[in-house]
Amino acid sequence: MYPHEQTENTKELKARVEAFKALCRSRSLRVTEQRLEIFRTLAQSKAHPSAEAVFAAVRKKLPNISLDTVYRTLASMEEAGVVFRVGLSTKARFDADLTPHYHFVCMDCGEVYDVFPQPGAPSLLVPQDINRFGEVKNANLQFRGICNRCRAAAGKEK
Amino acid sequence: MYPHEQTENTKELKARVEAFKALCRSRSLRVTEQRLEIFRTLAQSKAHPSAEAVFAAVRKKLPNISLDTVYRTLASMEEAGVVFRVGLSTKARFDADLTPHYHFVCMDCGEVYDVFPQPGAPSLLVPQDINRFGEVKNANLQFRGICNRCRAAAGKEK
DNA sequence: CTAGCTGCAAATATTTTGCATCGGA
DNA sequence: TCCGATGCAAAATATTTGCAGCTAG
Repeated sequence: MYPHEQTENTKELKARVEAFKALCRSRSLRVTEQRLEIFRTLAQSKAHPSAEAVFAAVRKKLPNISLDTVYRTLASMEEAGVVFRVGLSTKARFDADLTPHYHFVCMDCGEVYDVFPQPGAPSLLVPQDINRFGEVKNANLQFRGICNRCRAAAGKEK
Repeated sequence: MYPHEQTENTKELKARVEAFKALCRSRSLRVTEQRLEIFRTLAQSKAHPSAEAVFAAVRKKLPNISLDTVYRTLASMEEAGVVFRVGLSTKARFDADLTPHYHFVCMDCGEVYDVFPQPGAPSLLVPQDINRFGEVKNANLQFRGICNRCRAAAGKEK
Protein backbone atom coordinates (compact mmCIF):
# COMPACT_ATOMS: atom_id res chain seq x y z
CA MET A 1 0.00 0.00 0.00
CA TYR A 2 1.29 3.44 -0.90
CA PRO A 3 1.86 5.96 1.84
CA HIS A 4 -0.59 8.50 0.48
CA GLU A 5 -3.23 5.83 0.36
CA GLN A 6 -2.56 5.05 3.96
CA THR A 7 -2.98 8.71 4.75
CA GLU A 8 -6.20 8.91 2.81
CA ASN A 9 -7.59 5.86 4.53
CA THR A 10 -6.58 7.11 7.92
CA LYS A 11 -8.17 10.47 7.21
CA GLU A 12 -11.36 8.86 6.03
CA LEU A 13 -11.46 6.55 9.02
CA LYS A 14 -11.02 9.46 11.38
CA ALA A 15 -13.83 11.31 9.68
CA ARG A 16 -16.11 8.29 9.95
CA VAL A 17 -15.27 7.87 13.60
CA GLU A 18 -16.08 11.52 14.23
CA ALA A 19 -19.39 11.14 12.45
CA PHE A 20 -20.08 8.07 14.52
CA LYS A 21 -19.37 9.96 17.74
CA ALA A 22 -21.74 12.70 16.68
CA LEU A 23 -24.43 10.18 15.89
CA CYS A 24 -24.01 8.55 19.29
CA ARG A 25 -24.33 11.89 21.03
CA SER A 26 -27.41 12.79 19.04
CA ARG A 27 -29.03 9.58 20.20
CA SER A 28 -27.76 9.87 23.77
CA LEU A 29 -25.67 6.76 23.36
CA ARG A 30 -22.45 7.08 25.29
CA VAL A 31 -19.16 7.23 23.48
CA THR A 32 -17.15 4.45 25.07
CA GLU A 33 -13.82 2.95 24.15
CA GLN A 34 -15.58 -0.33 23.40
CA ARG A 35 -18.00 1.24 20.97
CA LEU A 36 -15.29 3.19 19.22
CA GLU A 37 -13.07 0.18 18.84
CA ILE A 38 -15.91 -1.99 17.54
CA PHE A 39 -16.82 0.68 15.05
CA ARG A 40 -13.22 1.11 13.91
CA THR A 41 -12.88 -2.62 13.44
CA LEU A 42 -15.97 -2.82 11.32
CA ALA A 43 -15.19 0.32 9.34
CA GLN A 44 -11.79 -1.03 8.39
CA SER A 45 -12.85 -4.55 7.53
CA LYS A 46 -14.07 -5.78 4.19
CA ALA A 47 -14.57 -9.28 5.54
CA HIS A 48 -18.13 -8.98 6.87
CA PRO A 49 -17.00 -10.27 10.24
CA SER A 50 -19.23 -12.22 12.60
CA ALA A 51 -19.72 -11.16 16.20
CA GLU A 52 -17.02 -13.63 17.21
CA ALA A 53 -14.61 -12.22 14.65
CA VAL A 54 -15.24 -8.66 15.79
CA PHE A 55 -14.69 -9.81 19.34
CA ALA A 56 -11.36 -11.41 18.47
CA ALA A 57 -10.17 -8.29 16.65
CA VAL A 58 -11.27 -5.80 19.30
CA ARG A 59 -9.75 -7.91 22.03
CA LYS A 60 -6.27 -7.12 20.74
CA LYS A 61 -6.80 -3.50 21.67
CA LEU A 62 -9.14 -3.98 24.64
CA PRO A 63 -8.27 -7.32 26.22
CA ASN A 64 -11.04 -7.08 28.79
CA ILE A 65 -13.96 -6.62 26.45
CA SER A 66 -16.61 -9.30 26.61
CA LEU A 67 -18.44 -11.06 23.82
CA ASP A 68 -21.84 -9.98 25.08
CA THR A 69 -20.79 -6.35 24.87
CA VAL A 70 -19.94 -6.95 21.23
CA TYR A 71 -23.37 -8.47 20.63
CA ARG A 72 -25.13 -5.63 22.40
CA THR A 73 -23.11 -3.01 20.59
CA LEU A 74 -23.63 -4.55 17.17
CA ALA A 75 -27.36 -4.64 17.83
CA SER A 76 -27.46 -0.99 18.83
CA MET A 77 -25.36 -0.03 15.83
CA GLU A 78 -27.69 -1.88 13.53
CA GLU A 79 -30.63 -0.09 15.08
CA ALA A 80 -28.86 3.22 14.60
CA GLY A 81 -28.31 2.32 10.94
CA VAL A 82 -24.53 2.46 11.21
CA VAL A 83 -23.93 -1.14 10.27
CA PHE A 84 -25.81 -3.59 8.16
CA ARG A 85 -26.59 -7.13 9.19
CA VAL A 86 -25.96 -9.66 6.44
CA GLY A 87 -28.42 -12.55 6.53
CA LEU A 88 -31.12 -11.93 9.04
CA SER A 89 -32.45 -13.22 12.24
CA THR A 90 -31.16 -16.31 13.89
CA LYS A 91 -34.05 -18.59 13.06
CA ALA A 92 -34.28 -20.20 9.63
CA ARG A 93 -37.60 -20.33 7.79
CA PHE A 94 -38.57 -22.31 4.73
CA ASP A 95 -40.67 -21.68 1.67
CA ALA A 96 -41.83 -24.25 -0.88
CA ASP A 97 -43.09 -21.63 -3.31
CA LEU A 98 -40.40 -21.50 -5.96
CA THR A 99 -42.06 -18.92 -8.21
CA PRO A 100 -40.00 -15.71 -8.26
CA HIS A 101 -40.94 -13.55 -5.33
CA TYR A 102 -39.39 -11.60 -2.49
CA HIS A 103 -39.94 -11.32 1.24
CA PHE A 104 -40.80 -8.59 3.66
CA VAL A 105 -39.25 -9.49 7.00
CA CYS A 106 -40.25 -7.72 10.19
CA MET A 107 -37.13 -6.65 12.08
CA ASP A 108 -39.10 -6.76 15.30
CA CYS A 109 -41.12 -9.99 15.38
CA GLY A 110 -39.41 -11.86 12.54
CA GLU A 111 -42.62 -12.51 10.61
CA VAL A 112 -42.16 -13.14 6.89
CA TYR A 113 -44.57 -11.93 4.19
CA ASP A 114 -44.53 -12.76 0.51
CA VAL A 115 -44.06 -9.86 -1.87
CA PHE A 116 -44.55 -10.38 -5.57
CA PRO A 117 -42.84 -8.24 -8.17
CA GLN A 118 -45.00 -5.65 -9.87
CA PRO A 119 -46.34 -6.81 -13.20
CA GLY A 120 -44.04 -5.56 -15.90
CA ALA A 121 -41.18 -4.84 -13.53
CA PRO A 122 -37.78 -5.82 -14.91
CA SER A 123 -36.51 -9.04 -13.40
CA LEU A 124 -33.54 -9.01 -11.09
CA LEU A 125 -30.31 -8.20 -12.81
CA VAL A 126 -27.42 -10.37 -11.68
CA PRO A 127 -24.21 -8.33 -11.88
CA GLN A 128 -21.79 -9.97 -14.32
CA ASP A 129 -19.00 -9.32 -11.93
CA ILE A 130 -20.38 -11.98 -9.65
CA ASN A 131 -18.86 -14.80 -11.65
CA ARG A 132 -15.49 -13.84 -10.24
CA PHE A 133 -16.56 -15.33 -6.93
CA GLY A 134 -18.32 -18.53 -7.86
CA GLU A 135 -21.39 -20.06 -9.36
CA VAL A 136 -24.73 -18.51 -8.45
CA LYS A 137 -27.50 -20.96 -7.57
CA ASN A 138 -30.25 -18.60 -6.50
CA ALA A 139 -31.08 -15.13 -5.31
CA ASN A 140 -32.71 -13.86 -2.18
CA LEU A 141 -34.18 -10.39 -1.98
CA GLN A 142 -35.65 -9.28 1.26
CA PHE A 143 -37.01 -6.00 2.40
CA ARG A 144 -36.71 -5.33 6.08
CA GLY A 145 -38.81 -3.09 8.21
CA ILE A 146 -41.46 -3.04 10.88
CA CYS A 147 -44.75 -4.78 10.19
CA ASN A 148 -48.07 -3.07 10.87
CA ARG A 149 -48.81 -5.21 13.86
CA CYS A 150 -45.55 -4.37 15.59
CA ARG A 151 -45.94 -0.71 14.74
CA ALA A 152 -49.36 -0.69 16.33
CA ALA A 153 -48.04 -2.50 19.39
CA ALA A 154 -45.14 -0.06 19.75
CA GLY A 155 -47.54 2.87 19.51
CA LYS A 156 -49.77 1.59 22.28
CA GLU A 157 -46.94 1.12 24.75
CA LYS A 158 -46.17 4.81 24.88
CA MET B 1 -63.42 -22.59 0.95
CA TYR B 2 -65.47 -23.86 -1.96
CA PRO B 3 -65.49 -27.55 -2.74
CA HIS B 4 -64.08 -27.16 -6.22
CA GLU B 5 -61.25 -25.09 -4.80
CA GLN B 6 -60.50 -27.82 -2.36
CA THR B 7 -60.43 -30.25 -5.21
CA GLU B 8 -58.13 -28.06 -7.24
CA ASN B 9 -55.77 -27.60 -4.34
CA THR B 10 -55.80 -31.28 -3.54
CA LYS B 11 -55.08 -32.10 -7.15
CA GLU B 12 -52.25 -29.67 -7.30
CA LEU B 13 -50.82 -30.91 -4.05
CA LYS B 14 -50.93 -34.48 -5.26
CA ALA B 15 -49.17 -33.49 -8.44
CA ARG B 16 -46.48 -31.71 -6.47
CA VAL B 17 -46.03 -34.67 -4.18
CA GLU B 18 -45.66 -36.96 -7.18
CA ALA B 19 -43.06 -34.65 -8.68
CA PHE B 20 -41.26 -34.65 -5.37
CA LYS B 21 -41.22 -38.43 -5.25
CA ALA B 22 -39.79 -38.55 -8.74
CA LEU B 23 -37.10 -36.07 -7.80
CA CYS B 24 -36.16 -38.13 -4.76
CA ARG B 25 -35.85 -41.26 -6.84
CA SER B 26 -33.74 -39.51 -9.42
CA ARG B 27 -31.34 -38.50 -6.69
CA SER B 28 -31.47 -41.85 -4.91
CA LEU B 29 -33.03 -40.25 -1.89
CA ARG B 30 -35.47 -42.61 -0.27
CA VAL B 31 -39.14 -41.82 -0.26
CA THR B 32 -40.09 -42.08 3.39
CA GLU B 33 -43.27 -41.15 5.22
CA GLN B 34 -41.35 -38.49 7.11
CA ARG B 35 -40.08 -36.84 3.96
CA LEU B 36 -43.46 -36.90 2.31
CA GLU B 37 -45.19 -35.41 5.30
CA ILE B 38 -42.60 -32.67 5.68
CA PHE B 39 -42.95 -31.83 2.02
CA ARG B 40 -46.75 -31.77 2.21
CA THR B 41 -46.62 -29.49 5.21
CA LEU B 42 -44.34 -27.05 3.48
CA ALA B 43 -46.19 -27.21 0.19
CA GLN B 44 -49.46 -26.33 1.89
CA SER B 45 -48.17 -23.56 4.12
CA LYS B 46 -47.86 -19.91 3.23
CA ALA B 47 -46.41 -19.09 6.63
CA HIS B 48 -42.72 -19.69 5.93
CA PRO B 49 -42.52 -22.03 8.91
CA SER B 50 -39.39 -22.55 10.96
CA ALA B 51 -37.98 -26.03 11.58
CA GLU B 52 -39.79 -26.07 14.92
CA ALA B 53 -43.07 -25.12 13.27
CA VAL B 54 -42.70 -27.82 10.64
CA PHE B 55 -41.93 -30.28 13.40
CA ALA B 56 -45.06 -29.33 15.32
CA ALA B 57 -47.25 -29.68 12.23
CA VAL B 58 -45.80 -32.98 11.04
CA ARG B 59 -46.03 -34.43 14.51
CA LYS B 60 -49.81 -34.40 14.28
CA LYS B 61 -49.59 -36.99 11.52
CA LEU B 62 -46.43 -38.76 12.61
CA PRO B 63 -46.21 -38.49 16.39
CA ASN B 64 -42.85 -40.24 16.55
CA ILE B 65 -40.93 -37.98 14.23
CA SER B 66 -37.96 -36.22 15.76
CA LEU B 67 -36.82 -32.64 15.39
CA ASP B 68 -33.44 -33.62 14.07
CA THR B 69 -35.06 -35.55 11.24
CA VAL B 70 -36.88 -32.36 10.33
CA TYR B 71 -33.62 -30.43 10.31
CA ARG B 72 -31.88 -33.07 8.23
CA THR B 73 -34.75 -33.30 5.81
CA LEU B 74 -35.08 -29.56 5.36
CA ALA B 75 -31.37 -29.36 4.65
CA SER B 76 -31.55 -32.10 2.04
CA MET B 77 -34.60 -30.51 0.46
CA GLU B 78 -32.84 -27.20 0.25
CA GLU B 79 -29.90 -28.87 -1.40
CA ALA B 80 -32.23 -30.56 -3.86
CA GLY B 81 -33.75 -27.15 -4.64
CA VAL B 82 -37.23 -28.16 -3.51
CA VAL B 83 -37.51 -25.59 -0.75
CA PHE B 84 -36.01 -22.20 -0.27
CA ARG B 85 -34.38 -21.05 2.94
CA VAL B 86 -35.44 -17.56 3.94
CA GLY B 87 -32.64 -15.63 5.64
CA LEU B 88 -29.47 -17.54 5.46
CA SER B 89 -27.00 -19.34 7.56
CA THR B 90 -27.11 -19.37 11.28
CA LYS B 91 -24.26 -16.93 11.89
CA ALA B 92 -24.81 -13.20 11.59
CA ARG B 93 -22.25 -11.04 9.83
CA PHE B 94 -21.90 -7.30 9.76
CA ASP B 95 -20.97 -4.71 7.18
CA ALA B 96 -20.16 -1.05 7.78
CA ASP B 97 -20.21 -0.18 4.08
CA LEU B 98 -23.55 1.51 3.59
CA THR B 99 -23.17 2.28 -0.10
CA PRO B 100 -25.67 0.29 -2.14
CA HIS B 101 -24.31 -3.13 -2.89
CA TYR B 102 -25.23 -6.79 -2.72
CA HIS B 103 -23.63 -9.93 -1.41
CA PHE B 104 -22.57 -13.25 -2.82
CA VAL B 105 -22.84 -15.84 -0.05
CA CYS B 106 -21.24 -19.24 -0.38
CA MET B 107 -23.76 -21.91 0.57
CA ASP B 108 -20.92 -24.19 1.53
CA CYS B 109 -18.41 -22.24 3.63
CA GLY B 110 -20.55 -19.19 4.40
CA GLU B 111 -18.05 -16.68 3.07
CA VAL B 112 -19.51 -13.32 2.02
CA TYR B 113 -18.30 -11.29 -0.96
CA ASP B 114 -19.32 -7.78 -1.97
CA VAL B 115 -21.00 -7.42 -5.32
CA PHE B 116 -21.57 -3.98 -6.77
CA PRO B 117 -24.36 -3.23 -9.21
CA GLN B 118 -23.32 -2.80 -12.81
CA PRO B 119 -22.90 0.81 -13.81
CA GLY B 120 -26.10 2.00 -15.39
CA ALA B 121 -28.16 -0.86 -14.00
CA PRO B 122 -31.59 0.19 -12.78
CA SER B 123 -31.73 0.44 -9.02
CA LEU B 124 -33.82 -2.01 -7.06
CA LEU B 125 -37.51 -1.57 -7.52
CA VAL B 126 -39.50 -1.87 -4.33
CA PRO B 127 -42.93 -3.35 -5.12
CA GLN B 128 -45.66 -0.89 -4.14
CA ASP B 129 -47.63 -3.72 -2.72
CA ILE B 130 -45.18 -3.97 0.14
CA ASN B 131 -46.74 -1.09 2.03
CA ARG B 132 -49.62 -3.37 2.91
CA PHE B 133 -47.33 -5.15 5.35
CA GLY B 134 -45.43 -2.38 7.04
CA GLU B 135 -42.76 0.23 6.69
CA VAL B 136 -39.61 -0.74 4.79
CA LYS B 137 -36.32 0.31 6.38
CA ASN B 138 -33.84 -1.35 4.07
CA ALA B 139 -33.29 -4.02 1.48
CA ASN B 140 -31.02 -6.99 1.37
CA LEU B 141 -30.18 -8.74 -1.87
CA GLN B 142 -28.00 -11.76 -1.75
CA PHE B 143 -26.95 -14.21 -4.37
CA ARG B 144 -26.24 -17.69 -3.15
CA GLY B 145 -24.02 -20.26 -4.69
CA ILE B 146 -20.73 -22.06 -4.33
CA CYS B 147 -17.55 -20.01 -4.22
CA ASN B 148 -14.55 -20.89 -6.36
CA ARG B 149 -12.56 -22.14 -3.43
CA CYS B 150 -15.24 -24.59 -2.34
CA ARG B 151 -15.79 -25.73 -5.88
CA ALA B 152 -12.10 -26.47 -6.26
CA ALA B 153 -12.07 -28.30 -2.92
CA ALA B 154 -15.11 -30.39 -3.89
CA GLY B 155 -13.48 -31.30 -7.19
CA LYS B 156 -10.30 -32.59 -5.53
CA GLU B 157 -12.12 -34.88 -3.12
CA LYS B 158 -13.45 -37.09 -5.85
C1' DC C 1 -29.18 -57.56 1.64
C1' DT C 2 -27.44 -52.82 2.36
C1' DA C 3 -26.97 -48.08 1.94
C1' DG C 4 -29.58 -44.56 3.40
C1' DC C 5 -32.89 -42.85 7.06
C1' DT C 6 -34.64 -42.38 11.62
C1' DG C 7 -35.01 -41.60 16.65
C1' DC C 8 -32.69 -40.81 20.78
C1' DA C 9 -29.50 -38.50 23.45
C1' DA C 10 -25.90 -35.54 23.86
C1' DA C 11 -23.02 -32.03 22.09
C1' DT C 12 -22.29 -27.49 19.65
C1' DA C 13 -23.00 -23.07 18.32
C1' DT C 14 -24.97 -18.73 18.71
C1' DT C 15 -27.24 -15.22 20.99
C1' DT C 16 -29.58 -13.22 25.08
C1' DT C 17 -30.33 -11.89 29.95
C1' DG C 18 -29.89 -10.72 35.19
C1' DC C 19 -27.25 -8.37 38.10
C1' DA C 20 -23.71 -5.72 40.42
C1' DT C 21 -20.42 -2.40 39.20
C1' DC C 22 -18.30 1.17 36.50
C1' DG C 23 -17.82 5.40 34.01
C1' DG C 24 -19.30 9.17 30.59
C1' DA C 25 -22.01 13.39 30.40
C1' DT D 1 -24.77 12.56 40.56
C1' DC D 2 -27.28 9.55 37.41
C1' DC D 3 -28.41 6.65 33.89
C1' DG D 4 -26.58 4.05 30.38
C1' DA D 5 -22.79 0.61 29.43
C1' DT D 6 -19.91 -3.15 30.74
C1' DG D 7 -18.21 -7.71 32.46
C1' DC D 8 -19.29 -11.95 34.36
C1' DA D 9 -21.86 -15.95 34.71
C1' DA D 10 -25.70 -18.41 33.46
C1' DA D 11 -29.64 -19.24 30.53
C1' DA D 12 -32.07 -19.61 26.35
C1' DT D 13 -32.33 -20.69 21.55
C1' DA D 14 -31.13 -22.98 17.46
C1' DT D 15 -28.79 -26.42 15.11
C1' DT D 16 -25.70 -30.50 14.53
C1' DT D 17 -23.69 -35.08 15.39
C1' DG D 18 -22.67 -40.15 16.93
C1' DC D 19 -24.65 -44.28 17.10
C1' DA D 20 -27.57 -48.35 16.90
C1' DG D 21 -31.65 -50.09 14.92
C1' DC D 22 -35.03 -49.77 10.98
C1' DT D 23 -36.53 -49.78 6.16
C1' DA D 24 -36.99 -48.62 1.20
C1' DG D 25 -35.16 -50.20 -2.92
